[in-house]
Amino acid sequence: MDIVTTHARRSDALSKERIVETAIEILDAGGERAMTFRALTARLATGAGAIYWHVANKDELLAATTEDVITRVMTDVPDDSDPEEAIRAIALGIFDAIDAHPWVGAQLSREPWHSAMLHIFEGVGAQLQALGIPQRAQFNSGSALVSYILGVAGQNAANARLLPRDTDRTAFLDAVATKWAEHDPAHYPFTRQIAAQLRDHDDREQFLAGIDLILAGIATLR
Amino acid sequence: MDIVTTHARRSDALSKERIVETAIEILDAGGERAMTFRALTARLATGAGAIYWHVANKDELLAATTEDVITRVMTDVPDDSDPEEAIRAIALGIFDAIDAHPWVGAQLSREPWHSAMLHIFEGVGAQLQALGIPQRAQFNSGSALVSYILGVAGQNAANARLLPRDTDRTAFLDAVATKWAEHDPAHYPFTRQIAAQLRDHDDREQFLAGIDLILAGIATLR
DNA sequence: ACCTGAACACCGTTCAAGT
DNA sequence: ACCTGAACACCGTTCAAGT
Repeated sequence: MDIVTTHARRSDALSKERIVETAIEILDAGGERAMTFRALTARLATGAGAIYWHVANKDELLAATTEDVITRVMTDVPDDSDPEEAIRAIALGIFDAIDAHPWVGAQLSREPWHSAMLHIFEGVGAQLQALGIPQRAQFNSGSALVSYILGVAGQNAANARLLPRDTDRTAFLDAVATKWAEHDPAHYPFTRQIAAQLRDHDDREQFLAGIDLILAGIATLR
Repeated sequence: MDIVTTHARRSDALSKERIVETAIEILDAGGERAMTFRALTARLATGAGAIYWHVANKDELLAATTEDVITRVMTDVPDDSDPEEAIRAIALGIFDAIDAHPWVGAQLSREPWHSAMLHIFEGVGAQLQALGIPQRAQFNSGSALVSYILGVAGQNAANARLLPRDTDRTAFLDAVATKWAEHDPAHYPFTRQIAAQLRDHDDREQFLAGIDLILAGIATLR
């Protein structure tokens, strides 16, 4: 289509892109519960049918928003010559994206073999090849890394959902730690003991520690 | 309350237990979408208010169903004298439970630091202590194992949701593999190459391989 | 104390009708 | 081709009223 010869289009013309963009704004501002078709139509000043013209249904729309965020992460991840370092960078990129958009975490762990996950899988896999992991072990290794990342993603999303809008993090961890410590010591000795460490642990660091554990395990296969 | 002196109660008297039990039946039979309060009231021959008398809301009910399934898993897991073997047994127990009740996978990865997850965390943690992992490393190690388990759980649930009721597994994997192979080879070399292995891989084996990778990483810390 | 069920305030999705 | 918006068939949750 020739931009020069076409009439100037309404700057707010509807498109899947613009719908996805708006959906992301709503999700960021109000979370998953706020992202309804009514909120979308209000914000886009249109009818429900207009959105369905560009998007099959809500699931597809949510998948597209997730894909959008993850694509950006995978594009922005700095290229590192050290494959292990590159895997850490991918993982941290996703972690930070979910920190900024908690709903992505929930969406990632709801989606199956699709789009967004494949992006991650592909990024990790390339580094596994560079690491010299034997062919037969690459599938299991990549799958383990991705599953772990998705697991943490889901947890982070769940925590964000639980948190009353911008709670103080220290206060939150304190509350959780107190709850953990309340459990019957006879049945929960480990949890009780760990409760103390919960208060001043760093989610991001712990996430990376997990990645490193898996990488150490993978190194074993070489 | 004295059972002898009280009048015989209706055998179908309502209780949280019975509500949870019925909810599980509905979830098993029809999946998460089928588990509505209307389905529950119909099955229990009661009104919505009666259920709310025993349960705060749907989230609490779903958490209770998950807790119920996981508690059973953790109770049934055979005690093994080898801590690594015990961790494998816990992980496989959860895997099989989610295979039987796919909705548990979705629920687990939606819930935060709560109940069901703590059960798993505690079970794994005890074995980490038995393994002789230093105190400071136990938290990260346990958290990595649990995150990985939850990640796989979520994926399995997502796959089950995708699957048209009792699809042939081979046909399903074939379809996924074909889709993977369709991706642009320039952008998805790894995925394309792995597509072949997808067809005859075993989810359960792959899950266990991931656990072993993490265990191998943890062994490094000793 | 426990249960009933109509009513409320929402949803996602469809579809005849418009331009 | 693309958009409008009323209508449909659902939801979870509440609450006055019953026993």
